[in-house]
Amino acid sequence: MNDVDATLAALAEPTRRRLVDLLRGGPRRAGELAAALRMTPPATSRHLRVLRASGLVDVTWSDDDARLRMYRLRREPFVALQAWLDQLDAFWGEQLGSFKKVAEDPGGADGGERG
Amino acid sequence: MNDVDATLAALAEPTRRRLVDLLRGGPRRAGELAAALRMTPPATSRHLRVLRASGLVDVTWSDDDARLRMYRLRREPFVALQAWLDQLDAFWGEQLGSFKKVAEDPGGADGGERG
DNA sequence: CATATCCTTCACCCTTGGGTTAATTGTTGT
DNA sequence: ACAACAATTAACCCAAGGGTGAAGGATATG
Repeated sequence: MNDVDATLAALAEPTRRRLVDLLRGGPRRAGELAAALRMTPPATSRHLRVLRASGLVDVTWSDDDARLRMYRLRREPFVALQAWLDQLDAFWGEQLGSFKKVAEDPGGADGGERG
Repeated sequence: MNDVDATLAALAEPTRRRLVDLLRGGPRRAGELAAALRMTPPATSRHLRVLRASGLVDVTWSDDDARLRMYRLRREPFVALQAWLDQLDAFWGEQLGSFKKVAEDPGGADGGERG
């Protein structure tokens, strides 16, 4: 359907989510990422390929050394994911009441009825 | 592996995401969900099991007929996922400028360029 | 009690996908 | 040109996971 599916599929892998968290520190080289993950370059490259295919990261070549590839986060898919979550928030707004940000009021969760 | 990992893993499957979208219409019976998905009951049940294990849905028994199981969305994991996305927003806020909640200001939604 | 209904669990098959090592491409430096 | 380096791609192995049909548990109905 939309790219939210691809985003979620890409983020499903713990390793890829770790890559995203690493890239929160700024653009990083592929080798740096592999070292940080304690993972072999091929395995890392495969994950980065998935992240790139789903639009989560972007890659450029270093001006200094064209062998090095700099990966960095793209913002668009995360915004799309937020939009999807906002729709769910709207659903709960209808179901439960008038408040919208429930994170600030954790007491309103539903309880088990028959367990 | 925190709950965000479990949430993303559960939502990675397109079928399960479709289930979540179906449940946005309100609580539904397992049989209804299977019919809506055009999927066999066992397959649907497995997906619902995953969604339940990751805390995305909750299940209760119908008062009228205890054979029927009513599934409905839980809010907590989605809030946690939003929190994780908010952290990423903070990252872009540092990278790009002073704004923090970009989702609320769609005018500047796409700041990235393909390169 | 016997039967039908609703849903889940089980046993099985098969595809998907991650991880490794080895080979390949492209780039830098001597 | 040659060697060293960075990263990707290829070939292979293996575990994880979804789909199906059959069986099981629980509840309603007669």
